Amino acid sequence: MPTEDELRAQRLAKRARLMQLDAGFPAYPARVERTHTAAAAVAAFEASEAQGDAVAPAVAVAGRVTAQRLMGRAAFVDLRDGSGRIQLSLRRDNLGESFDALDLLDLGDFVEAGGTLFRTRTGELTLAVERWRIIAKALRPLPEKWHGITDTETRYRQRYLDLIANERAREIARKRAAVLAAIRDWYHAHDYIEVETPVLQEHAGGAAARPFVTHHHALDRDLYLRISLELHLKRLLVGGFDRVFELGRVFRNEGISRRHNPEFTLLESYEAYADYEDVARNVESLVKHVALAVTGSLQLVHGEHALDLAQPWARTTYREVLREHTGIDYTQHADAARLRALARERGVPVDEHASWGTALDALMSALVEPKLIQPTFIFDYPAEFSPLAKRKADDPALAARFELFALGYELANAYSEQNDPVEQRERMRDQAAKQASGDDETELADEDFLLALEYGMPPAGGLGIGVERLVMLVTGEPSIREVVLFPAMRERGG
RNA sequence: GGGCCCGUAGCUCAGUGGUAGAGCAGUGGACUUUUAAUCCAUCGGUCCUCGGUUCGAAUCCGAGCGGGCCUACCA
Repeated sequence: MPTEDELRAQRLAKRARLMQLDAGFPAYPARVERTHTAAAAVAAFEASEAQGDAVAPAVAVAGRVTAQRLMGRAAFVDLRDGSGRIQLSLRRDNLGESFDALDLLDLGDFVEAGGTLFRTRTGELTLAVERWRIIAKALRPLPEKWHGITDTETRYRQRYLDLIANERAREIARKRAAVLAAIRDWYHAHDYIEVETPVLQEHAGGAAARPFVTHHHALDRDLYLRISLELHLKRLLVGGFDRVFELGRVFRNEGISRRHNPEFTLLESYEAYADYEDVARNVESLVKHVALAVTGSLQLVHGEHALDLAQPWARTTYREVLREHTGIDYTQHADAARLRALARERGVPVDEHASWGTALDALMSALVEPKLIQPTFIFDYPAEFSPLAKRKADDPALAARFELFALGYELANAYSEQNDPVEQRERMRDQAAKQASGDDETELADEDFLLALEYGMPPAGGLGIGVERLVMLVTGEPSIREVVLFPAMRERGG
């Protein structure tokens, strides 16, 4: 009866009755006698039909019951497995007593059924069941068959229900898997090797973000969850690998939003003897490859925006794009207070202690980035906030760095890697000094990394891409929580 | 952190001051080609929580919890 507890009690009673049947109905058998998936069964029938076989092939399928239509001494049951749906036809005159076990069947149960296929009057390919059994009893009712499940919170907290009820959820999960596969294809085709580096680290470096802290009991010391992959991958360049990439989960102890999950998958790659211009060509090739592999097209629809990846991607510079959208030439304003004032004049709130770089970043984030819908490279960032990048030879105030934007957000970040151990140490010290003065998101000196650099690292171009954002790009989903199967949620309270 | 919106049956939703409802699912019955099966009957509620206003609160007010969107933060 209809409270949740009563529904569950009914099903528990059916489970118990199932256990007591001696006609071969264990409620949870370990072994299933399946010969075909739903899709394979259909294919087998159609092949046999095409050959003009007189007798349809015998098949055994297994899956979850998603609908049942009971008509006295006959019944139709819809079964769904990973390959699709197939209809079962059960009749009392064929099945005898085992037909009566339908009394113990509920929507959501898993069933195994063997028999031969035929076409119904309406033409639907259907399995005429000769034997069947319940192979996993469900104790709770499935979401409603017609409207499915729409409550956002339930969809995220109980993603399995979302996947059962909503084809779109299944499609996004498959596309995410396809993105990862396409990324690996591209890198393997370009002679990169895939590596794995530590998640638990003594220093969380390679990015400016607040890390999660954890504790190692045997060593009795705190460790950090990584915030990027960078510093370990560069050690591998020192070690002699010319092309490496990693698809790794990183963790940033920051806010949760439509575009930020505390843990996310980062793609980073490093190529020795390349610079950031080479990386720009590669990232364009990579993203096009992924889009084509996953969607079959370079034209992506995103709400009211149509993205055209086939057109040559726009290229600009940090100085130019900022001037274009704000009228500010930052090279004319070396003073942090002056920049903060200019930002406020344009309605961009900045903290009164914001550094020069932070104020510039606020301007970019508020007035420039949201306008960059089509894929756009921004080259040559101020060296000030690019401590791991090489400076440009012809202008040491600039870093040999670009970021790639699309749909108003950062998709990729790349630079010619700093490989001068002396300069790198100085840059890290500068950052440490900033942290001492209150900025808690800076690059700390990592002596173990600097030691590696002193053994010599080849010139290299490095790249980082937020995989979720790439998945959002190719699926058209505006929220990161739709492309992460189990997004971070608050503890359920109330 | 700020603003707006949402929370009613297992699911999808109505109900906006006067006896808590519908469809699906469930239960009982009819039905041997249905496919959102159909028909008859029926069970089912902490109306998110706590407090307040009122003769009377799902409804109005306040606080809290959870969620969504926007915003802020975020290499």
